[in-house]
Amino acid sequence: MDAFFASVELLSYPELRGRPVVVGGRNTDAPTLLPDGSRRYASLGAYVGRGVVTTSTYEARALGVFSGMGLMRSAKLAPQAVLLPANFDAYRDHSRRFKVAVATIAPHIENRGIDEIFIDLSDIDEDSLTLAKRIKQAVFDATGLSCSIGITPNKLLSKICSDLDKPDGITILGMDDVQTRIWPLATKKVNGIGPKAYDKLCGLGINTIGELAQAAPEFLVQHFGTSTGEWLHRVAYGIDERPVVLESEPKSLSRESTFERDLHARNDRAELSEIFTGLCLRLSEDLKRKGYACKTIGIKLRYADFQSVTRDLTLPMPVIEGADIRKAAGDCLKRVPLTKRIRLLGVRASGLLLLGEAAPQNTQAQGDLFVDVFTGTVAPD
DNA sequence: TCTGGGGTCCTAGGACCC
DNA sequence: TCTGGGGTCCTAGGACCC
Repeated sequence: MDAFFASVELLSYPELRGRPVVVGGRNTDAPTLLPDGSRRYASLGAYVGRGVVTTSTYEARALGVFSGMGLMRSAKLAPQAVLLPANFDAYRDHSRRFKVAVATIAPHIENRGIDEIFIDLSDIDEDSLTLAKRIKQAVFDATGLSCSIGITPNKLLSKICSDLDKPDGITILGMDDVQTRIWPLATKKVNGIGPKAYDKLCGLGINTIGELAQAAPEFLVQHFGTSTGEWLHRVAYGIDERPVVLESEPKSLSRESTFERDLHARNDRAELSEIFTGLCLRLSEDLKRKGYACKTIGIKLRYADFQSVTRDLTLPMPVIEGADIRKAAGDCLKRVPLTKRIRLLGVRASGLLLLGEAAPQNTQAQGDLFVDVFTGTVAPD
């Protein structure tokens, strides 16, 4: 989807079309309706506090304002931009609607988050351009939103291509086109080559995917290890055998919060404790709503200097209640240095068990009974 | 005035088991 | 009584993605 969150907002505020608009902020004011029927919007230039850009319109991107950028910094670049608060219920609703619309045409869909999907079109015997146009029309009819599509032999290339003609684009490409269309691109266009790997590649004199293709596989293995080195070589040639995965279970659920100001374990103990308990309770609600218990509870701290630490604890029995999560998370917290000021606290549940399948929580009791009854030594098998 | 919140995957060492 | 070779699970950190 193109500039998804911002585009959903523009459905509600069409008069903002063509203007730089940014979604984000921790306590951004929603637009207010004035007596004359017009609206007053928060301005990015007036923003004070922590927070990052969640999504920006293409007009804001033209001013240098991109997702993940600090709002205070983006306010300097585009003070005239309109700032809107995030409205996740609306985004989830439009996400569901665009996915349903695509499924009516091509049901083999892999979810890639709220605004992105892979679609396996192998079984659809239709010209790719016609098919892409049909999917885009269905998405627009269902949501009023535009998307960009890449149709290629695999997920690696489709991900790259969906980005080449944004917004509202269609890019169709075959393996024969890799040399001319993909090789000129920077290596960071590859999904999986992030800032660190990109910098390292540049340091080795490899800037484009074509240059990556020319590098000897042994050279890449030498600098990135066997697994990553061989992967880099393959992706440079557009090779990707991963299937489209239709369904998957979550591996973890988490809640975290960055504070308005950095807090100290001693001086702000009460406030921290309240936030900590709140995170545990919300995590418990998430588990219950989605129908999971968890075996492992973890915490995350980010200090004022942005260094992060994590601790986790695997419990003898699965838990789901807020009080149990709070107890385990508290035990984790005891193992963390608390001298520096803290800017973020998080709680995570992993080792998830679908509640229907989870061994009833008396597993341990059954084990004890077993020992009581069979008091002799149990021989190893 | 830096840097959100929700995730996945990978690596690597150590405990522990057979 | 100087100690191999598998395997799994747990923990911590980090890269990366949307």
